Amino acid sequence: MDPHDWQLVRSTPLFGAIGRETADRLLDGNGPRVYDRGLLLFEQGTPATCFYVVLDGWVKIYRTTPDGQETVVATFRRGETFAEAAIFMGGHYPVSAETVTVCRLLRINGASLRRAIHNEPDLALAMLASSSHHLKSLVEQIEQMKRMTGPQRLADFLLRLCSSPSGSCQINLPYEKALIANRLGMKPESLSRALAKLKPLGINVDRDTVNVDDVAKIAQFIEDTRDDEYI
Amino acid sequence: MDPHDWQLVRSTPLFGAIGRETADRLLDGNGPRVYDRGLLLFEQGTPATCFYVVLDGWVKIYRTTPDGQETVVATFRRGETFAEAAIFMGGHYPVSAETVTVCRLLRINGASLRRAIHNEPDLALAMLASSSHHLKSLVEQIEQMKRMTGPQRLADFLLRLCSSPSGSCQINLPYEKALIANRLGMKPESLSRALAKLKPLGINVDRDTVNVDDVAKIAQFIEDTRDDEYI
DNA sequence: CGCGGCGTTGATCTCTGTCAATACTTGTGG
DNA sequence: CCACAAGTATTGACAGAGATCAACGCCGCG
Repeated sequence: MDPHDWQLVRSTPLFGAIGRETADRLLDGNGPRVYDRGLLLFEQGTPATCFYVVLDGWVKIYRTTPDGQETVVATFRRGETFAEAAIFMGGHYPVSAETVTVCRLLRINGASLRRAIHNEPDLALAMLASSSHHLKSLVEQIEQMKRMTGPQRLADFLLRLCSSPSGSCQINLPYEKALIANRLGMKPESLSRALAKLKPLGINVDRDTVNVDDVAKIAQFIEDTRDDEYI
Repeated sequence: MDPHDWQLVRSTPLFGAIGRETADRLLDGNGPRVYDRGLLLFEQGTPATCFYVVLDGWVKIYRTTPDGQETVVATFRRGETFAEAAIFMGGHYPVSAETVTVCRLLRINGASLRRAIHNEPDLALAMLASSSHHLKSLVEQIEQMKRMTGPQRLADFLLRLCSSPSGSCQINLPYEKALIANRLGMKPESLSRALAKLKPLGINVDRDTVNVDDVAKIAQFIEDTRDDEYI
């Protein structure tokens, strides 16, 4: 593995605490691989054998209902791991995963992970930290879905893409708007309208480029539109 | 610990795989304790020291915003464990927990859990299974929030309270309707109306008692109201 | 008895989904 | 190079779901 990649891998909660040799044992000789866009990595209900580290690109995690509709549960980007919890759930992926851009991923075998845990209890703690991390972000998403309006969720989504916490910035939407909409629990049409509503706040969109005049203003908007109780 | 309690504890994903002596070591001499209703077990942002097993009663897990509003993320009942993931997240509870009925709970120390994991790798796997289990139910809740209407979510909620998968049955609402509404991501008024909408399906409510004429009919309703694509 | 908490009901409004029409982009093949 | 088709994004009109605000009923409790 490239030293540059290794540095990225080390930044994840899972690999942050373990040594290089353990990591190499986990990888089991499998280096990073490039995946095409729109590729199905694994499917809901199939045996959970591997989990992944994103080195580049974006991956979506989603559930499909019997009638074919899909609900995006999460998207992962450079420096994040996903599906590591599925390995321990009882054999089957509870979600599907698909690349939404061209990706470079590390694939890690679940069996060798289990083996490594037996030898190295610290790895188990790292795993637990990692899956707790995912748990927390799901909890946050639930809170968001329940308490924020569409435009607010969108503002929050954009905020997380901004590099600095204040000032102006230009960001690229990571993937299609339809996917962003699904991710945020709305329809593409609503996303368009939500974007229009954010325009007065100094957020201008052209294709997949977003110009934000003042990042702090977005954060402000998210707070302001809450129905304050003024206790 | 009472043998009856022990049997219940063993039914949880966490304790299912470990032996009695390990469990006793975890409990560290602390037996079940009775908690009053409306008691704050731990608060969002405070150091995460313990996790719990519900022996009787109901506990809610919620997040509060700076302005004091709370969003219920999950409720736990007899035979479930909660907050075990928080132990590994970096020291602080990401949510608050409060009893919503009189409860009997087991409290387990996070430090002794960490210690036990070092001695017994299988315990780590059990922990991972347990937290994966929670992860899955959060994913399911997100899917629910995004794709189901209020009445559907309510029907699903009631369905999970029914003991048998078909026939008629009588259930008791586990806690206040306002809390159920929050849990399902709606306002109390909407819950009332959702209940009214379920009446034609043979669901009658009197105070906190619900009579269901045909459980299968509810399951049917959840499926039917989906916007099928008829592929 | 009156009060307060909880739940229901009604009227109204806002938001979002739906359906349909219309750009705009991209890729393809003549 | 252009025409065309397919995919993607926006916009408008409309309907439905749910929030909000307000009023009222119910019940338990001092």
